[in-house]
Amino acid sequence: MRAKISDIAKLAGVSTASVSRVLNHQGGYSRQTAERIMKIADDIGYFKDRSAADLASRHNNTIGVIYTDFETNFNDLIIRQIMTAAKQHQLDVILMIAQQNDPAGLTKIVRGMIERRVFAVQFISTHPSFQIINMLNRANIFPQVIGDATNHQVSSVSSDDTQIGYQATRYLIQKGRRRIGFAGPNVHQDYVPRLRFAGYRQALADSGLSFSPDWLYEENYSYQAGIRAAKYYQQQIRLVDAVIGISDEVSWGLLNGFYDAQVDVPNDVALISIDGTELCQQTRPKLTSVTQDFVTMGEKAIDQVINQRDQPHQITTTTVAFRIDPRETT
Amino acid sequence: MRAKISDIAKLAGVSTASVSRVLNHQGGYSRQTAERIMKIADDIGYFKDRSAADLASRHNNTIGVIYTDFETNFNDLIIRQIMTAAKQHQLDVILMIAQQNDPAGLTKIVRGMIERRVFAVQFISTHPSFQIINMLNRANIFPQVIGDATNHQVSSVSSDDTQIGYQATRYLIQKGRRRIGFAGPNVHQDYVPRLRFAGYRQALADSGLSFSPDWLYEENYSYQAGIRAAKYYQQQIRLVDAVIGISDEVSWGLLNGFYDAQVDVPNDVALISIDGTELCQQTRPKLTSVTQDFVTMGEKAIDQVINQRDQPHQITTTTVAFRIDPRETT
DNA sequence: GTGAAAGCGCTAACAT
DNA sequence: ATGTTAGCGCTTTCAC
Repeated sequence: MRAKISDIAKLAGVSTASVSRVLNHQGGYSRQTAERIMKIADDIGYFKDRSAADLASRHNNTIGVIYTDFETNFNDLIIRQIMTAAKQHQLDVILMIAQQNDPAGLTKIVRGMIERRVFAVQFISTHPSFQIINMLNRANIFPQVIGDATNHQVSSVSSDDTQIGYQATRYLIQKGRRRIGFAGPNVHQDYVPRLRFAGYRQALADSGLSFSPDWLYEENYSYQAGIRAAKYYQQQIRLVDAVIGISDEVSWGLLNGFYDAQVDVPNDVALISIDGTELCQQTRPKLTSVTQDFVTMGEKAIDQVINQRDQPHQITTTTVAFRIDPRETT
Repeated sequence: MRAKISDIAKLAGVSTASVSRVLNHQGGYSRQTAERIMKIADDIGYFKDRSAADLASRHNNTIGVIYTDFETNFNDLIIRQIMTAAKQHQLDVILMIAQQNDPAGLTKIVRGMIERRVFAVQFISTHPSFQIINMLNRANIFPQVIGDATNHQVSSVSSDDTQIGYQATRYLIQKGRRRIGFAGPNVHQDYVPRLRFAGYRQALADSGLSFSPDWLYEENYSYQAGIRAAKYYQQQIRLVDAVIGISDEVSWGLLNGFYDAQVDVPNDVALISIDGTELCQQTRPKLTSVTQDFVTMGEKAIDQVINQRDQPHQITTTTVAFRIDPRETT
């Protein structure tokens, strides 16, 4: 059997209450008993049973973080920051990975988090359904979406995606490009692509450029989608003189796809990527990007979680600034 | 207050025991009560409290997985497989991320896992100290290292790293290369690099080639290390005619570093990478690699964990086969 | 098929 | 500064 506080109490000749107090550094005991208890705990290899502790104290300062093992790779940046910030605030984090396109799986993961009585769950590049958000709300757990806006009622931390689309396009136009492609997921189905696409259309319109439907390549966020997009753009000579890749992965695919087809980037076609992770500096030529500030997102996300703690939950939308980093593909 | 089984019991006019039975699908109740209870549970938004359940049943089928947010990127592959296999075996997984070079942090994470009473903890590309392994053993929790051999007494699942070094070198020699560089971390300090380097030396010796110390570039597993390694190899004209990169990231850095210095890969210098993740097909030219089978590693890791469950723990070493994938850099 | 009751290991009043 | 005691929400014998 594993050691428990009653074992320590017996050995130290004190009550379990005292043991609990010193083990939790709650004060109200003498230095001597404290030391004695600590030593015994150490000697017998005692470890608190968190189930028991959580149950008895009926609170729990852990948050749940769920991310999707996605084609994009900025998750790490956000998660790392969340872990760091959480540590500073003495929060425990439990992490889960959801599979893409597996709503049942996501529901199960969320159930697990509810059963573990976390007080908030953060979704990173994951699309929780309305039902899931509802489930969390009913369970009085704060739901939050990070790095990915949605159209339903949840707190979120993300960039202004319409502006991202707008500024990326504007940048290309200023560079003298006129036939600007847009490669990514379906722009009617998914929310973020829709926003970015709307910004793109607006920028085109504001510059008096008319949009041509064959500039749009719709698939998903992946490298392979980029490869195929490049192939697509090549079928028609001079179809586009620039392309916006919806993620670094797509842009990388575009870059390699064009390279394989011996299209000169940026002379024949300019490229701008959305995300701006390290990857952009690791391609040749290096990718110009709209760079999102994922570190700040992680930080703000924890701030939001802390602020609503022990309060009636409110829906808050935090927007984080982005910038454009010119590199070698424009 | 949150709903609990006693609430359901009251509403259904049964005892909490019955509620517990149906909620856990344990059988021994009529179809009717079952349905009634399920419905009520659903209606009032009941969620089990796992702390209470675990405490009462005094067992727990969750395993802990700890990975380090490393320069290398094969973690995802292993973790994904672990999650999949765990799901099949009805195991719960809790994931934690350790920071590099933060032993205190790792200890804390492991403590957390012990407190949560997981029955096994898996370390992926993480170096648990002897103390940590000991702590787990004393707590009767099965420790396991994946994708990374160590010299101390722990169960592990990994490739045969000496053979990896040997075969990579041999392959290059067969391609007619004679002055073969080796770029990675310190080959005396870290265990895996040491093994691979030993294999490399052996292959050289077996072919009657004598090793030159300036063929060795020691830093770490990162892309930047690769960049600097390429710079280093360039300082002396024709120092090497091939390089082994200890990870895909290092190799990518080497490739780009050589590209930036206008060294022709593979004509001037051939390159072989160790790991063989998707990255190798995403560079131009594509990287030849020693490809490790991370999926199988994840699978075997779970097998190991299952096999020792509820048994006296034994130290098992599982070796997973690798292969060489010739691509464009050799 | 169902219920009563005894804990699981801990925390937190409330005493002293 | 320390002890007593009553739970926390569930599972699990053991009755019936």
